[in-house]
Amino acid sequence: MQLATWNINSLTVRLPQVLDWLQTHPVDVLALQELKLTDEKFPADFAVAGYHAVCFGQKTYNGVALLTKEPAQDVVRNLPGFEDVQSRVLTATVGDVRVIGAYFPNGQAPGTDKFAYKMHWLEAMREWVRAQLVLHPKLVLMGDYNITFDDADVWDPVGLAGTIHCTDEERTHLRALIDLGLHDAVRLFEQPEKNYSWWDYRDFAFRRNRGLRIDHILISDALKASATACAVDKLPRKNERPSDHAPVVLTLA
DNA sequence: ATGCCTCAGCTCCTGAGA
Repeated sequence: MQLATWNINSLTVRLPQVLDWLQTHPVDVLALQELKLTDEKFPADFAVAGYHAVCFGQKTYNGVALLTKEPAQDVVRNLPGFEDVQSRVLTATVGDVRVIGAYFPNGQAPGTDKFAYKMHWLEAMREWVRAQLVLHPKLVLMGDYNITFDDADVWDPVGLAGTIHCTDEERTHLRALIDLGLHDAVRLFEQPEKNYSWWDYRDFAFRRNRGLRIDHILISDALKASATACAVDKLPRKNERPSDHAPVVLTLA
């Protein structure tokens, strides 16, 4: 079984690239973030490509989807108990795996309202994952986390110290998710040096590999032994009109 | 540099992303 996550920064613009990518990477589950469209505008093309789709869209901002080869079961939108007008989370069962696809808040900058929202959202996500793990030991939490684990995830850890994605507060929340019994799947396997998943559109950041690793796949204890590979696929970032994020792919035996 | 690039929309500028 293969699962992947990809922030595609507008499904309208990136649809052909997603379809192309699925042809060469026929994963069982693809979690998409930042669709930037409403459910009514979600394209039918994925059905033609052999995928079931669950969309939780939003106009202009956010919006997430789960593309699955098998129909997704027991779908939950957003974080129960956490009132939110923003569409950021889809949870569903695919086969015997509980999958959570999420677009974590950006947070803008420490001290802002958006940062405070991010902190509250992270707390709600932690409680949701804690509760889901009790019911579903085989769990995958993947998406655009907008948080780096540590300096190894940052192209300029000195210059970016304490800035958004790199603050102690965000990283404490990320470690709290790990402490629920999850594992950073990418780090279970040997990786290239300076292994990032996002690069700014500006300043030729991708060419210079000035990036951040902020897209993650976390897997539960019960899945750890079956994980055989996990890596960032940088190739789509070389497309003509790329998303600023690259997909991350997990393989389970 | 409150900049750089990209996307959506109250579209030719602004807000947001990260």
